[in-house]
Amino acid sequence: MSLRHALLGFLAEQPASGWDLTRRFETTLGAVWPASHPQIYGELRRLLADGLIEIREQGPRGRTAYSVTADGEREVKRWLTTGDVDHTMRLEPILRSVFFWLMSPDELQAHLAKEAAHYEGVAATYRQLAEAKDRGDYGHSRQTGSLRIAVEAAIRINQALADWALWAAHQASEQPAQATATAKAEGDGRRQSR
Amino acid sequence: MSLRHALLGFLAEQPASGWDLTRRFETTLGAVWPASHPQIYGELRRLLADGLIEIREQGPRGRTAYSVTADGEREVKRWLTTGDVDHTMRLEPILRSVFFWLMSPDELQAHLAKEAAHYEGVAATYRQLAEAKDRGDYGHSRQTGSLRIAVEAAIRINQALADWALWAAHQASEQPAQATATAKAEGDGRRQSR
DNA sequence: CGGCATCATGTACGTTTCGACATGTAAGAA
DNA sequence: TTCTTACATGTCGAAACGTACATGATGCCG
Repeated sequence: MSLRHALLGFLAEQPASGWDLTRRFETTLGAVWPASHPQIYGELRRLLADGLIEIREQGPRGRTAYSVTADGEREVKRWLTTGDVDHTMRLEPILRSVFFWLMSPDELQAHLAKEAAHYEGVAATYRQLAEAKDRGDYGHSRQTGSLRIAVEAAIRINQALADWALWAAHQASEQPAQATATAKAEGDGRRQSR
Repeated sequence: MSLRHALLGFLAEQPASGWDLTRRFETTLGAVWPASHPQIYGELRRLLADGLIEIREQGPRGRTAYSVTADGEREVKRWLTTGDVDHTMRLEPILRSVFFWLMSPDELQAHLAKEAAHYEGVAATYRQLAEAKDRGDYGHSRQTGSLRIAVEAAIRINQALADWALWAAHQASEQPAQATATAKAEGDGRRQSR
């Protein structure tokens, strides 16, 4: 039920239409919780039926902006404070790494280089956003402060994965993928995290 | 279709039953790609029908162990090398952080402390596993090497999130947030001296 | 030998999520 | 005026996923 509460949270900040919310998920939020527009419109209908949001304003092309009701705001807060946190992670790139032994050394190195570049790029993008926020480009409201914290998480996770990909490439190059499991010299698995 | 390929990858390593695979996901793999047993058994049936795996051995209580066929192995490798990497992330704890401004300072600090402890604990668990692997407790096969890389990712991500939670707690304590969303139209308390 | 934990596989149902398809409006450019 | 782009909302169906329910076999401990 995370999407439901995410929508309530956004609407608690300011009124918005399904379109607005879709954009919001596409841009900043897609990084941590993707949502497509059919899902959003569907959930808005349900929230409206449950009385957690209400129609605030009708615009030009059938645009319908919603805002949270008192019940709605109570519900988000309940979720934030009482609700169980879902720590589930589903990261395909890491799942793949379990099967790296099925790839040739060349393929693996190429793959890891691409992965590192990808994560580095994403991290850089969020880093820029963070800098803009820190300069005050988006004001200093509490909402902006929270968003800044979320952006920091995105930076750190993507940077961690970029570093990991580089570490893995190094690791794989040191341990030449030879089929037979003859004991290799022990100097290889140096640890190094924070 | 990640589960499908994950199963193929495991079976490429050694024959296993639905039960074995379920355990494997529960223990090491659940951290990066959860899978419940109904899903696994269903997928195994489909893989068998598609000729990507075959029955290798029938055991005691209806136990059925499978192994990959030549087609199956070709398919995993195709996936690993040609298939697009899915970088989707869906992290509820970070989604929540966008709405931290709806929580009272006390609630937020309590929440972040719990989060930090959680991630620190998970990271510690995987760190132990990594150390055991580095000591050679699981041999030095290529499969183990790949698993070691996956474990490293788990360590780094969880550590990154633990550090992030602590950073966020510090950040939030410096920028004291007022409990309820009462005041709205104002220039907001400016950024603090640090 | 009786009870219990573990092994082992499945069905049924409901929810979440995505991709494809469908439709129409308004604004601005050419 | 026409064309294009952005705005705006929806339906439909399939796939993926999780929870609860259901069943039975085997090994071991006391």
